[in-house]
Amino acid sequence: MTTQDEVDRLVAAWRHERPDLDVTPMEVLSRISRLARHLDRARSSAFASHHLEASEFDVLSALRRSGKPYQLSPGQLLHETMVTSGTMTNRVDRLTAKGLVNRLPDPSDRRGVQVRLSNAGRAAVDGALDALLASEKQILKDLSDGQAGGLADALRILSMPFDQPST
Amino acid sequence: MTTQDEVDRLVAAWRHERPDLDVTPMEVLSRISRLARHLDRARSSAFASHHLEASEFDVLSALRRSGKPYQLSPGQLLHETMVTSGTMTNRVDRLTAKGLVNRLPDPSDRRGVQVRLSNAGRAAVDGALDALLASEKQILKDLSDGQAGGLADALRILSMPFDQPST
DNA sequence: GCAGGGATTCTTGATATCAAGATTCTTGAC
DNA sequence: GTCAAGAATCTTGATATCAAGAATCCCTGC
Repeated sequence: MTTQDEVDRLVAAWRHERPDLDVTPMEVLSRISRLARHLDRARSSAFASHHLEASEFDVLSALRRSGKPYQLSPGQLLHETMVTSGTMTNRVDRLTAKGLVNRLPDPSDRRGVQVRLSNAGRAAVDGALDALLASEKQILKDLSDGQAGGLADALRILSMPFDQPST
Repeated sequence: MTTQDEVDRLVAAWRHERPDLDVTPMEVLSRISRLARHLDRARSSAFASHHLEASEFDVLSALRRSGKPYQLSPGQLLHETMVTSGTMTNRVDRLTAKGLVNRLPDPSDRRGVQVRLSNAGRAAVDGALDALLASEKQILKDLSDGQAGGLADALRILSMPFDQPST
């Protein structure tokens, strides 16, 4: 028989205590929240051997996947990583101290700054990405390709209203 | 046609920059992580009118669904909420100051403490739960019952190894 | 030209969290 | 009985994050 996870127990407890309520939304949303915490930890340990924090990887990977010259403004970075500007200033400071990024003046806008990946930063993020993907593949091992595809589709439907606030 | 979300853009960027890698795991796992951040914000705003932080609700709801006498040890609470003991001490302090919980000595173990929901705490958590479920139902509105069920099942498969570390 | 609104980044102060260690108590072996 | 080992909770110190505001600069309309 199929075993229970924590959310099954949690939902059963609510049904017992509050039988008047429909708690089925938790079957999906509480699992997403709990799973995200587990994934955070898995990411942290995947990066540990590369001497990177998960939050640092988020910045480096945004730069890496933007393509040459691996350079974005702090404003673009905080949109990608969903943090506030104070947090991004702090992160860029740390990454600069580690020599993984450089802060360059924006030639066309003197307020602006460009954050650019250094060669060391690129090497670090490429190595960490391999470790991350290996870890992620392992986490998804119990899902068939079809199941994973269906899962991605359903999650996309949930994400859309948040990512496209105009509609 | 179907529109893209942020993860579609992120995955497309990686495929362009690192065509040698299989980044399909991100289709699922990055969506879970990003969605969890959005859900956190939605929860916070659902609780705002009830003068509760999301972290406070987590503690109160664990007590509430445990049933009468609405009482758990800090150790049980930190297992439910996935935080460290220092964090839980802090949260219980705050909730005690608000009069929503009480700290009672454990009669059978003099090291131990029992955290009990007050009447005010019970009223607060019941009200906040209504608001939360209304918000969650809204977030899931674009999913059919069948889709939501399939989503919950797939997420359960992913959660199981984390929730049952013995296997 | 130039004033004012808007954009961009950084700073500041407060706070929630974590990791590690201290404290207090229970339990089991002898 | 007593002592060592372990359990449960709390404390401490460091840090990452956020919200709000400051500082600097662009740009449009006049």
